[in-house]
Amino acid sequence: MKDVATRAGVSEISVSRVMRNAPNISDALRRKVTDAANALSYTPNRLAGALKSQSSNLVAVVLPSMSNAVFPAVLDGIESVLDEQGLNAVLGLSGYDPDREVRVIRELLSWSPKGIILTGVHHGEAVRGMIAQMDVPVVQIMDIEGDPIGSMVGVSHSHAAIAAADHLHARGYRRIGYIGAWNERPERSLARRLAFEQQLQHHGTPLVAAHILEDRSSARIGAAATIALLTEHPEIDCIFYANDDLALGGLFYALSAGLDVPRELGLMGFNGLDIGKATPIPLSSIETPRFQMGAKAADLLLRSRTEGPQTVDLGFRVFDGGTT
Amino acid sequence: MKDVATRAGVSEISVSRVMRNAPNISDALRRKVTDAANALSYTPNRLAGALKSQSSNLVAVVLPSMSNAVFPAVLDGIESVLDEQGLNAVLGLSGYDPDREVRVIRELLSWSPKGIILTGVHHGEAVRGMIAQMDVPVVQIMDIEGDPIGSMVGVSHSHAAIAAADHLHARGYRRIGYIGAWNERPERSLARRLAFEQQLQHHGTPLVAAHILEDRSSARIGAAATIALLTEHPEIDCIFYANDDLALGGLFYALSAGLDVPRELGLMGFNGLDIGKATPIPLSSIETPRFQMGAKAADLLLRSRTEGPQTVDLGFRVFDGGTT
DNA sequence: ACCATTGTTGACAACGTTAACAATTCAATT
DNA sequence: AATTGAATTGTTAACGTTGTCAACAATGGT
Repeated sequence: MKDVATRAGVSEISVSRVMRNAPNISDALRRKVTDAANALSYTPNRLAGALKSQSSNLVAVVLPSMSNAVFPAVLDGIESVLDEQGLNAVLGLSGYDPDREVRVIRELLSWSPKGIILTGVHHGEAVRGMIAQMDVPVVQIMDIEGDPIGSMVGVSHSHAAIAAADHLHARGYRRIGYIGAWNERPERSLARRLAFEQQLQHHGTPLVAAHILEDRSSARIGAAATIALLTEHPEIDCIFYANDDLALGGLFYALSAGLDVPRELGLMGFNGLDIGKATPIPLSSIETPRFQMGAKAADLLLRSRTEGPQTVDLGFRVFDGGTT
Repeated sequence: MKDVATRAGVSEISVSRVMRNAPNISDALRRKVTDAANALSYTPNRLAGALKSQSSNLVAVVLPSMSNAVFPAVLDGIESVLDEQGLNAVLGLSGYDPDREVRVIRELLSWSPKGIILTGVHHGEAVRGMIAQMDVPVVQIMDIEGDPIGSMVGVSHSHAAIAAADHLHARGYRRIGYIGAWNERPERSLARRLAFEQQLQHHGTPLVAAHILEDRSSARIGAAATIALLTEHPEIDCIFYANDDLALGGLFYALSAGLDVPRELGLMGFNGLDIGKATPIPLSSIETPRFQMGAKAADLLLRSRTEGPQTVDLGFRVFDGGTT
C-alpha cells in the first residue's frame, strides 16, 4: 500500500479509502490512486484489513457432506448471495460427526467470520459456548423445529411427513412401509419418520415396517432395501423413502421387476430432485427449496446485524408424480 | 492471548508457541498454558497469526458451480485432505463466466492463501499475472492437456473420447450421434467432442450429427435432445452424451418409448455417476475419478513447496453397462 | 571445574491495514 | 472580509499474532 501511496503521491490512508470506496473521496484522488494501484497491480491484503477492522468478509459454512445432492444446491444458493455482496465462504464439512463438527466450527471461528451457517438444530453446549463467546451471527438451515442458536431457515420436517402420510392415504395406500439409511442420520430423518408413523397411526393404517439401513443412501442401496422389505412384508403396497436416491433405487427395481407402479406398489421420495422428474414414471416426492434455503440463509445472516434472529419457513410442496 | 498469558503466569509468546505446538516446550509450560486457555476458552485469532507469519492455512478453491454433480465430489475430495492437515477451504464459484472467475480469484488471493485450486486449464493473462505476483502454488484440475500455470490433476479428455469411440465401434455401432449442452462450456467438452469426431472418422464411420443445446445439462433436457436428434436423423443407432445427466434422460426416454436398448439404440454417458449404475439397464459411461481428483489436487498443493509442478493423469475407465 | 551444546523462555518489533482524531481546503453564508 | 460548516485528506496508534534475537538453564564431554 505504501508503494501505491508513494506512486500516487498521497497518503496510505487515502489508498485504503479508495480501495474500500469509502465516502467523500474526490474524483482526482480516486483517479490517482486507482491508476497507481493498477500500474502496480496491487492487491489489498484482507488479512490485515480484517484484523484491524475486526470484521472479515468471510462467512463460515458448515455442511455435513457434499455427497448428498441437497447440500451442493444449498451451497450454490449461499454463494449466489455472498458473491453479490463481495463476501467469501470458508467451508467446513462435518461428515455427520458431531465431534468433527465442533472441531470444524472452532477452526472456522478462528477466522473471525462475519457470520456462520450451520446445518441442523442439534448443537451441544460446546458449539453454543464458542458461538456466544465470539458473538457471531448464526443461521441454522434445514430444520425449523428445535432450540436454535440464532436464526433458522428451512422446512418443517414433521409437517412434510404428515403431508406425505396424508397424500399416500388419500391415494388409497393402506399397508405402508418406510425405508431410511445411514442410521437415520441426520436427526431430522428420524423426526420425519416418527411424524410419518404417527400420522399413519392417526389414519388408522399404522406403518407395516421400517427398514433402516446402515449404509449411506444411494439408488443401489434403495433397490436392495426395497427388495428386502417387500420380501419380508409382501403385503406392503407403498413405500415412503427418506430421500430420492433411495426412492429412485426402489423405482428402478420396480421397473425392472415389472411391478405395476403405482397400482401394485406406490413409491414416494423426499427432496424432489430433478432426476426424479425425468424417469419413465416421474417420482412422487416432497419438494424442498434447497437453493433458496442457502440464499435465504446468507441473506438473513447479513441482515442479522440490524434485525434480530428469525425463523423462516420456506415450505415444501408435494410433487404428485406418477409413482403414487 | 494476553489474558491467557497472565492467567498462566507466562509470556504471550509462550502461549503462542503452545497453541501452535512449536518445538522445545516443557510439559510444565504446556500444562499451564493449555489449562489457562481452556479455562478462558481461548480461540487464537488466525487473522493475526496469518498476517504476521505470511502464511494462512487457507486454500482457495475455484469451481464453476455445484449444480454439476462432478464438483461436489471433487470438493469432498479436496476437503478430505485439507481437513486432515488442519487447513480450510475458501470457496469461489465462477458460474462458468471467465470475468467472474477473474474477480473471484482476485478476491480469494487477497486472503493470502497457502495455495489455489483452479478448474480447467484455460486461464488468461489476468489470472496468470495475479498468480505470479502472489507467488502462490497452483493446481489445476479436470484437464491434463493444455498450458498449465502450475500442476495439473485430471484425465485426458481426448483419450477418453477416443476410448468411447473405440468402444462404440467395437460394439458395432456405425451411425453415431452426439449430444452436448450449455454451449459446450467448459472447453473440455468441446475438446472431447472434437477428439470423438476425429476418432469416428478414423474408424470410417463419421459422426452423423451433433446436437448442442443452449440450456444447462439435465435429464429432462437430455430426453428432449434425444427425441429431437432421433427425429431429425432416424438412422442414428447410438448416441454419445457430454455427461451422464443428459444420457440418463436419453435412457429414460428410450425406456418409456419402448426402444430396444442397446440393440435399437446405444447410449453412452460421461462421468460414471452412481445413479447410472442402478438404472434398470446400467448406463455405459466413462468413469472419472472425481473424489480422487480433488484429494490429489489438495495433496499436490501441499507438496508443491518442496516438489515442483507436476502433471498427474488419474485415468478413466470405460464402464461397460447395459446400454451399449 | 570448564566450556560447548542443546533446550527452554522472554523482550521487542513488525506484519499491512484501518479507526479515531486532527488538519486542511473550499464554497456558502453573513 | 469574516465566519461557518461540510468535504476532503493526513497523522498516529493500534488490531493479535509471530519472527528474530537474546538470555538463561540444563546437559554432557573433556
